[in-house]
Amino acid sequence: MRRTHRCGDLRATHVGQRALLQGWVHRQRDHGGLIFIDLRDREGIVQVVFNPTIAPEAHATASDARAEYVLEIEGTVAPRPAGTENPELPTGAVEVVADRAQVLNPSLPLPFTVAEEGPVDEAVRLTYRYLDLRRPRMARNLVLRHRVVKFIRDFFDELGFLEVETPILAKSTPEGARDYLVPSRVRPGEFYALPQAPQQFKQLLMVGGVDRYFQIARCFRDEDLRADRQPEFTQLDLEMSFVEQDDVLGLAEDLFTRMSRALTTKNVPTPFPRLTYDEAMTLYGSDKPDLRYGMASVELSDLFGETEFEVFRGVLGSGGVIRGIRVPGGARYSRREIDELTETGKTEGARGLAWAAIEPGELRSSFARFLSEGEQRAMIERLEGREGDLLLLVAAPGWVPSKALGAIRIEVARREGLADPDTLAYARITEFPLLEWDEEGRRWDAVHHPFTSPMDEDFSLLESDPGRVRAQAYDLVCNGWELGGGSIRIHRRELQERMFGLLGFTPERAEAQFGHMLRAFQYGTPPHGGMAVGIDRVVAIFAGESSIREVMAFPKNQSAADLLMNAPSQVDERQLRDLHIGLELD
RNA sequence: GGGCUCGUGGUGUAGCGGCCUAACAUGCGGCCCUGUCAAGGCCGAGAUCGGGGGUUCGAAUCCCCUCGAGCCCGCCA
Repeated sequence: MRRTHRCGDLRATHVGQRALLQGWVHRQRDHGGLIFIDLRDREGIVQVVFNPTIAPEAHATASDARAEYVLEIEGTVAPRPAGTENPELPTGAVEVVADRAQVLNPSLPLPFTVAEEGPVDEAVRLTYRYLDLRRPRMARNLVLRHRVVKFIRDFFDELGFLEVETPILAKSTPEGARDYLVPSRVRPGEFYALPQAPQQFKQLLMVGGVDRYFQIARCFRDEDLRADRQPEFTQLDLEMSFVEQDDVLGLAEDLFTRMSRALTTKNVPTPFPRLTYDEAMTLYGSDKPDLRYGMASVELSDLFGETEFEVFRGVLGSGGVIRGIRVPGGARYSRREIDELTETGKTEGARGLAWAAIEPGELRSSFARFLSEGEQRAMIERLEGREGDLLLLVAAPGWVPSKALGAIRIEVARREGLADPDTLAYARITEFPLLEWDEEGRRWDAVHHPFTSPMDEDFSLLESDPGRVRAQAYDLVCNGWELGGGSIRIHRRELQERMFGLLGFTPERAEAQFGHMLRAFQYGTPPHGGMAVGIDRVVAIFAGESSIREVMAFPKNQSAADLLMNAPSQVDERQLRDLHIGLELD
């Protein structure tokens, strides 16, 4: 190591010391005589001065230097002349007066500026990711990500958890997300699958007596990408023996409270609100509500039992419901803006949107003229409407009013900037349904996964009314993102077989696919449960980023391509032969 | 598979039927300049307006197709 100091570390205390620095040319300012170069390394930036009368050779080298050249310079740390200090820079009290300089490696002109933050097309950033990583945003996010992972490892280590690695070459399970398949030279015609999650392995670790397990685990899913979804991503995976739901949720709350406060300056309301799935869906139309703002929807059906308004009467007559929300200050919305909100509601199945703007002395409304005065008053009172507010109502079957108003709620919050970026609004969502009906496949599907235990009090419904069975499953949400979820698992063979039966597995298929689990449960499997949390999403929320790509060093673009390496790519005929694979492309 | 938005010098934007022989900033090259820190000044190079077809006397601008990017729906046990 030739470096004596890091550029960003130099302070007034170093004045008088000799320094040998290596780093990148952040910026070069050539005054003809004096040349200033801001030399940058990971720790920061320091100004280096080249004086032609002191060191003509070094000055000549500095004169040729361009952005992102890698330089080695040697000189003396000096206080800056009075009046030229730069308070913007941590190193701004000092500068290095260079007497020697050497170009370690020049740089071509850049495809985009490293020294400035400005927006750059993401495809260009990803193609030159190594340059993008030098910019402050990515450099900062990588540091934050490291701290999150470090915090998690320390946290669980202190509690006696063991980090255990599980296989990346695992077994394909046709349920759930599509697998990435891996062929094998030595096993013609057979395939491994990359794990969608270490789910079965961690349960088997509990059977193996590990008791408390965690892992920073890479997971793979061959599904379409989103801002918060990549084909490979990282989970905090954890599992505990002899625990109940509250033990897991309590641990998660403790981890996230402490980690958020240690690594961010954001507000973290505690304790985390706890909503059942049913409550979240009813109030916010979502199982991952953003609780940084209000505007929960309110049940109004009972106010319109006698109404003359045909639309409401029709919906109520066929068993539908009427719900509403209050948009504070929304009375100033134009017809056009309200029409746009109506469109938002339609994406969730609402046929229309009934609206009423509370203006001084009158109700400007799409439907109030069909209501009695009593109905108008009751509606305003129930929604706590005040002058200047806009009341929005949806009448429709089932979840539609909640979901439509939930979508409108998010849209209004976006327009009004209601979501405080400096708050982390965590919540626990519990009592998820165990099963959901798959209309296409004409069968019941596991909402979480087939190893999830039903709630004790719903056992009797398993065969009689499967759709009403609640699971011991839970999610951790934050600011409208699903951060993670988990469940208490089934640990007895009989119940697991019953679950497979409900999911339409023949005993033969259950044996072929999950026989190892069923067998393991016959050898003293402890009760156990756990959860998995998306690390990429946690870091993104902490960093204030809206895409997890911003917190991954080398992410893929929306069409699942790695633009830097150019993956995926075609392979040699020879490789395919070794793997006993023939291609059939259409 | 579908919906929406966007493709203009290296980068970021403007222009949205004729004033475009395409503007601005930054970057790039040259010259000048000894206290700047987004250094400054002067000069210069750099774009067949993603690609193809069409409408029109005339297209960066309007229409169709296509390719690419982003966001969303489906999908994500």
